[in-house]
Amino acid sequence: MVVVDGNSRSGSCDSKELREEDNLELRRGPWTFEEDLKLMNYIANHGEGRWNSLASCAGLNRTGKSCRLRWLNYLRPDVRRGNLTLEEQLMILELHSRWGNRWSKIAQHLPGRTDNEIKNYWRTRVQKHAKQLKCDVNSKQFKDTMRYLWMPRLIERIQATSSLNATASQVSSLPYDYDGAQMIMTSTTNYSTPDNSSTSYDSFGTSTQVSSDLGVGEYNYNNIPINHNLNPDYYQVNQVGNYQDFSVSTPSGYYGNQGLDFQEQNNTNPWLHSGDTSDNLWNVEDIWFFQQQLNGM
DNA sequence: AAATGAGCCAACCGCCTACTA
DNA sequence: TTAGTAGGCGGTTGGCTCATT
Repeated sequence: MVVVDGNSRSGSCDSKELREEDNLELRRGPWTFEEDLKLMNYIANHGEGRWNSLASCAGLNRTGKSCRLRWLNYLRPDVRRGNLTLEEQLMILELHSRWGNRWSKIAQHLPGRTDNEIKNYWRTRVQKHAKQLKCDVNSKQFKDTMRYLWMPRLIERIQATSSLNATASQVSSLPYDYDGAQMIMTSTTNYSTPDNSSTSYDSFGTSTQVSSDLGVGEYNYNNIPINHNLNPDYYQVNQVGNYQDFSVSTPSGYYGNQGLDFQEQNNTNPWLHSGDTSDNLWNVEDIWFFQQQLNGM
């Protein structure tokens, strides 16, 4: 496959350069740090749009589509990463019940979240539970269970979490209250430590050791000079304000997985203390409810 | 310690729509 | 008006990580 830039409206980019680029094999697969840099720098100087010509002019041997996707889903400054908060999970359930798999439309209502991320969440978390129940995620009983059981429960938990504001001082001593930028630690972006491993923290303050090479073996952020224009940390810090503007005033970022995604809870989770093990989405009450739904068919 | 399987997510694919000449 | 192209969107897949055996 060869780059064919049929866009004759490419404007500012030198046409000879375009033709030379056309003869190169297109790169595919994971993006390298150098590619990210090129894309970010180009967009910083010229803005978004006209992705095919942008790819050529920026010296990226990628399709315009690939550049667009990388920018929108990863490099864009306002992209939020990390666990979805309770509010976000609730909103996804609500909006999906209304619009179905209209991921981009749903994403518009979740600032900083991408359609890809929401789609992945739905497929990995929500559909998993439908599968466990051996029912279709689009079936009436599953939807009813979501609507009349899970969503009210999520709302309860959001309200309960709000009350935890009172215990902010307690929370602030946890490891993810980092550098004055708390939401930063809801990110799963990995930053290397000198021993070439890295530590990330999930929404509950539990740490996980991960490889520093981002899994692609081509570059890692350990090599990045301290430059806030390039470091994803910078973006996360700047997102704090936006996020809080959007969300209800809860520290939910700290307990982001209590709704449908209970798998990484530890005993900082008040729901464990209240007798809700939550380790599995399905407790006796849920199964009973689900049975009622089935019987009502 | 090695093998295996499951979960997760970044990236690609293909279709559709909007736009431009 | 129409053909060609770019961009947007949803579905799918490949590969990495981690947990389990």
